[in-house]
Amino acid sequence: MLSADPDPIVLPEEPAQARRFGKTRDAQSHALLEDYAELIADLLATGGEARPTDIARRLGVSHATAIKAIARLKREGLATARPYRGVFLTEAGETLAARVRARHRVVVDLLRAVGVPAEAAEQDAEGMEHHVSDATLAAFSRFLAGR
Amino acid sequence: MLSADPDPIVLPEEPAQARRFGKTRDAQSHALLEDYAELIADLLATGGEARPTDIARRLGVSHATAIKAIARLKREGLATARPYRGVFLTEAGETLAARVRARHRVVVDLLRAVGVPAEAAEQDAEGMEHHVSDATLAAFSRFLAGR
DNA sequence: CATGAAGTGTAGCCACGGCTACATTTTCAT
DNA sequence: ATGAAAATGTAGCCGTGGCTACACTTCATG
Ligand SMILES: [Mn+2]
Ligand SMILES: [Mn+2]
Ligand SMILES: [Mn+2]
Ligand SMILES: [Mn+2]
Repeated sequence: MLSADPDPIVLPEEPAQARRFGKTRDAQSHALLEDYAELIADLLATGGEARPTDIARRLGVSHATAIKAIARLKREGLATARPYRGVFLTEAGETLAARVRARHRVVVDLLRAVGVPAEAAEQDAEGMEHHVSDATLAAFSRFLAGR
Repeated sequence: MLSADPDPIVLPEEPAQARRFGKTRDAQSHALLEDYAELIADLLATGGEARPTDIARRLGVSHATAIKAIARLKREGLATARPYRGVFLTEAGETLAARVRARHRVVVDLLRAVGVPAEAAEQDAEGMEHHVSDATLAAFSRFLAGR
């Protein structure tokens, strides 16, 4: 009888593996900014304003944490904010937010399409999205289009 | 004629959204340990030993960085290591590594199955895997089984 | 079996992203 | 108009995960 030998462990080539881990760290380093940009855009679109306290509440962090992240957004040229006057996105910030929002939706849709329950899809997409490359996003879109 | 109104932005309920972001942060906080555990297990399985320098080279970080992460693995009861003698996994570490390796494989397979090119699948899986919940993993397995 | 190379460990630096505590400003109701 | 509540900002703490520089072991090779 045939028995499938289970899990033949094959290590990737060292440089390839190092490159992958490095790119993963790189992607992760942008994750927070992406989520802030997406959320700020959503708040501006639905309520006309994005206030630090609202941002903080929706992210589940203290307002002090949110304000420091907003400072980083400003430093990176993604947002503008004057004291006590709310947060706005620059052109670059808007562009990023639009891209991030579109990707977020595709990831959720893909998960749903392969049978992931709704809440799990929403939950897991929030973390997975930041590691979805353009190539993968394109494949997701093709898959969703051709069902 | 019918024109699809594009992107009606609907914000999630505030508590739900905060819960999701919180869980995402939680998942992220385990990502590094998972990758170390998986890699150490692979090195032990293929070469019989897992030395800090090899681990560092494969992760693309300095050996000092690897050694500090190994210290954290020890602190969390996942690994053991005596000075100059290499790294080993505890029972808990082995268990984690096995789970992580299995999940990694399923994620890559799922990506391939929906049309993601090989290298993009390998690359993106490295980051996405840490945000794949049990429910999503089960859905992935079902999808792969029933093609 | 000595010695130099490789590996390992330690110290100290930095940025990020959490937090609490407190100060200040704005907003809102009376 | 004013005083309290809410929002905002600032300061300072911590753990993580990067790094370089330097010290110390171990190991391999001549
Ligand atoms: Mn996200
Ligand atoms: Mn998102
Ligand atoms: Mn990984
Ligand atoms: Mn992995």
